[in-house]
Amino acid sequence: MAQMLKTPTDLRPTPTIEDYLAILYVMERDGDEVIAARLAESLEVAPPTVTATLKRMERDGWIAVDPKKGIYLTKTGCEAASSVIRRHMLTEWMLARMLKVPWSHIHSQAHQIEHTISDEIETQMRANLDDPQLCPHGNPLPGYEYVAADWLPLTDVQPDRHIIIRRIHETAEDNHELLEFLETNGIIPGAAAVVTEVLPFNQTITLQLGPKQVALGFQTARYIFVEEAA
Amino acid sequence: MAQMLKTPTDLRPTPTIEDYLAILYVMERDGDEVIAARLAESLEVAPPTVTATLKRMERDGWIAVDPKKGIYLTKTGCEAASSVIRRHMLTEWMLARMLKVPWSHIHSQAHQIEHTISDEIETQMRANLDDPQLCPHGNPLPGYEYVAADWLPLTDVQPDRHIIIRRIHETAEDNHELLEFLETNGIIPGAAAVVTEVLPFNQTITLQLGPKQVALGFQTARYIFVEEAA
DNA sequence: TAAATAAATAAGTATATACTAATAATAATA
DNA sequence: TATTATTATTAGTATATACTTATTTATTTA
Repeated sequence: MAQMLKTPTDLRPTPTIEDYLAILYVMERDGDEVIAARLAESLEVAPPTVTATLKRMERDGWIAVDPKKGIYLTKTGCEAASSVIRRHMLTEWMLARMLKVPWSHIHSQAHQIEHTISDEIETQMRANLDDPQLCPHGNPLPGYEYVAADWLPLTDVQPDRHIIIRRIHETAEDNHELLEFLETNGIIPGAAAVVTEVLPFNQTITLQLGPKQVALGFQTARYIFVEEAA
Repeated sequence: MAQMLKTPTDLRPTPTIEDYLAILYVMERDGDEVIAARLAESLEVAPPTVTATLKRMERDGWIAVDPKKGIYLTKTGCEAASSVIRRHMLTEWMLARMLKVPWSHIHSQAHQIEHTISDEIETQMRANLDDPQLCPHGNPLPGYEYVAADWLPLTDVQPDRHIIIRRIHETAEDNHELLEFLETNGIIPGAAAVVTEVLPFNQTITLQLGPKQVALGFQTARYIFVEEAA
């Protein structure tokens, strides 16, 4: 019965539109301005494609355009975005826990599957995966943003601090090589580390993880959120 | 490395073509003649859509047309069909076992998901689901047809015989109401029953399953395959 | 402010997938 | 055989999604 109140699978936006919605949701959540050229890069399509697709999205009520605020999600658009992001993250957990797919692979795999997960399957995933509040990369499910609110980007941490890796931001998840590098070096949520060196002139931050010493570029560090250990 | 020899996900046919391929595979396997009007019914599209799609499939080398044999799968087409059917069946097991989705729902859910399962996920499914030879409805995975070869359609069983339900044919799987009826009455692979009554003039076969008595129409019984108990 | 850079859009094209309405080709049956 | 029913196809249309090339509109920055 509760099922009936949810978005029926057949009223869902197309996979393409769901992809746009998810990116817009994250941009809005992070307070980033929506620039079509950025969308084109993220989605790996040509800029005119983005123009055309955004026009359809406006026509269909997923987004609205304000002279001041620019592009923003409507209520319907926000709900649809939350839905697909939730399905994505639950699928990631399913792949990781039930099918033992390596951490660095689950994001790209889930990106395909997410669009075909019905409300019924979503419900079953949630029930069988302990109703998670964070995805395997530490990003919050929609509605649980507060869980991640206090974590700091690694670029804000001082040398010698003891930290726990908490989150690899969505933006970094599309970089498969980077994910493999992070996984190989144990830089995944839950890992403990010490910031051993910060070299602004070199744009690097070095971490000590157990016996390993790993240098991260600032650009990478910006997308890694941590908690300072007590 | 073995992965490299498999069909890369990005060379796969579209979901639409995969649907056609799967139906054609089953028709060929069962020795049924391929009639476009039947395809249109199965796929719930208009006949001209089928004409156009089959033309594309021929152009792309999935099928070939012989004046005598009619439409048949090429080697490539047969492999692509096997692949999607395998992914479908593995997905069904995943939904049933890992996500505890009811038996009567798994087929339609898997039908969406199957197209987004990569070779890597397929491999993981197989490993984590004990490399099944049959789907949850008892239909054989491509290459395991021999496992189901000796089972009889229920229409061929004499009264008073003790049987074990082994298989609900693919053709019946698209009938959601029927699946729910069968599940409710325990008519699923592995169930034991006795044929209590066969009424050809009434087109019914009656089964005794434990305390329950269930009458099945001939049309249904044709798609239920059983093994006679010793 | 002018020049340079970046971003957005217009115009035209292509493909897969669907539809309807109308017709043609087969096959089945009275 | 003639009629009916089934099946297949042609023709024309629509939509979502992509592309390229060229142009326009902002922004920056020198």
